[in-house]
Amino acid sequence: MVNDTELIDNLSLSSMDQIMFYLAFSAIRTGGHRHGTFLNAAATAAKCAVYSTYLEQNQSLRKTGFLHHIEPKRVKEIIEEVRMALTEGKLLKLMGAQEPDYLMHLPHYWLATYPIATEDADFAVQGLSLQEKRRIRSKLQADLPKAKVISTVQLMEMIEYLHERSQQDFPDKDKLPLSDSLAEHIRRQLIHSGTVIKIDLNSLPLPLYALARESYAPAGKAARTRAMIEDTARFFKLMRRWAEQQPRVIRIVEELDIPQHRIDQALEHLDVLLQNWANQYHQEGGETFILHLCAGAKPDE
Amino acid sequence: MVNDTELIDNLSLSSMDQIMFYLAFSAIRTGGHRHGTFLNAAATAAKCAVYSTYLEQNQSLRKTGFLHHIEPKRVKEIIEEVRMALTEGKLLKLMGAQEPDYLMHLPHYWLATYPIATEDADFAVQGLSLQEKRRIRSKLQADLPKAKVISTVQLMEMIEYLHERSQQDFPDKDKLPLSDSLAEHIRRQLIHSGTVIKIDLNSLPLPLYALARESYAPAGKAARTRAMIEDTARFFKLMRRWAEQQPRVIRIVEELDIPQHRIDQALEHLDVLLQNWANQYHQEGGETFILHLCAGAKPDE
DNA sequence: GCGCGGGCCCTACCCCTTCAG
DNA sequence: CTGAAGGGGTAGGGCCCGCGC
Repeated sequence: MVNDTELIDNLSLSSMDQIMFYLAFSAIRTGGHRHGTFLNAAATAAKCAVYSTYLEQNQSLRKTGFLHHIEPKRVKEIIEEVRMALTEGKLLKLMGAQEPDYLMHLPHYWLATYPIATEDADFAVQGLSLQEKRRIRSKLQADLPKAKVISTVQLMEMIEYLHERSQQDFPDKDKLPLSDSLAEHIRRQLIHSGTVIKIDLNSLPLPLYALARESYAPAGKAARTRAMIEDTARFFKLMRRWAEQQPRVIRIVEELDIPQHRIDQALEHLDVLLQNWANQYHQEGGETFILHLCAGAKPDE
Repeated sequence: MVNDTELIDNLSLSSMDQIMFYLAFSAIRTGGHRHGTFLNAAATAAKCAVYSTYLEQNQSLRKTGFLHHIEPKRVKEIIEEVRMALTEGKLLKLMGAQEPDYLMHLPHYWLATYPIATEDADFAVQGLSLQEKRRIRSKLQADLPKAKVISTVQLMEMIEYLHERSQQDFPDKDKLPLSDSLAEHIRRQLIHSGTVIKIDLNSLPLPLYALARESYAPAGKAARTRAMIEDTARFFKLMRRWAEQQPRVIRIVEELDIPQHRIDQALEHLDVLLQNWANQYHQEGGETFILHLCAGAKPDE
């Protein structure tokens, strides 16, 4: 088992399950969402599907329950929860973005709270000897963001603040409290993602921390991951309209064998073709169309 | 709130949540999967993401637990479950297809068990008067599949059989027993989907049933829904490779305004362009490429 | 039909201690 | 010290079945 795709392929999943898997891997592994957050988001989506059926069934709790195999009692709670979200702006448990807020916002908050003003004021920690400072600086790359090295306590305070902030819109009963285990999870995820560097010094009881990047994910990777999710969401949405036979939605699938030496040429040509097509028909003020295309070697299924 | 899309739009979801919603609506509302089945499938996908991290973290339960905010104890159970699926072929709880087996297979099973041999032998139920038969026939369309009208008991027996069959590959402890409420759910879903017609007669204590279609979903709709899910899964998979910067994967997004009177022309032209492109580079024996495209009026977001 | 009562069990959460390397 | 393995707990929710209206 070398990578994610192999695991997914080995299980010979249906297309529906595949989409679910790609989504889970993107959210949990790439994005750093908590396991529980993903499950909650799935439950919320299902709740809204139930709500939609409820409206369709003349607001009959029982009929809705039968259709989806849920107890009317439970349907009632679900309907109430979704209704509150739609009419009173109460929040549903969703993922909200590629990454959780508390991970995403840390670099900016760190830079704002502990900026390096002058060259040699690069530590927010008191009582370090000159030798210790030198050893730490030698461990760190030169091109790190201009944020001070901080203590474990300072890092934990920031995590605490950012977590509270991400929970502030929820009523008290729905707030996820920042337990020790949750704080520890956030700290580890920050280190694992490469956002934060942990510095161990034998002479100190607790490690120190340095900020490694100005954003949670590496800049290029984050952009591509975001594009992947956004494109897929819009593609899915367009395909739903196509499946409903709505007019003026076009779906094209082409499968072809391309000789090795012509592959690059073919793909470049494709790009040019579509640009020309867009230029040819584009005219300010017309109806705005969006086109999504992805092509590559066919995954063996 | 007129349709599903409006509900989804009203909640101003992130792209990730949108994908989850489209998936939930397709599985639960369109496909007829049980609410619990969808939640299980989501949990299974998350478990596999956890398993993948576990391998990456040198099989450390603890580190995996920290990264995803799960107890090591629970990680251990998850790892064991996925490992059993990969090495011993034990089944994971997945959706498995667009529709649940017990819904999908009913028309074929009905036709095989209660076929109409001769014109007037169209009832599998004893003791109906000629007048009753005439009234029932007048309620039914002429072009129904050649399957007999059956009793409630006979329908329930078929549901029981098909459900057992769909569960046979699970060990006894994992089998979902056919409870009264589950059987009732299946019966309702069959009627709601238009697969089965319920016939009420005042003179009879229990309703009778007729088969309405030769497949669970209307033929055309089923094909388009399947294509939607399959295309989206492959699009997602290709985009994942694009996001990882794998070579020879191309992603194109075009946004343009098309004047009303040129829209049909533009879309037809697009189709021709891509066919010509495929013909131009196709050569038997080359590397097999797949291209997915969808275009339509831009959804206002 | 409908609403309300009971129940079981899994699992996401929290925390603790003990023992081995 | 860290990691594995065991213990404790609460709350929510997916399931089942009743009864009375």
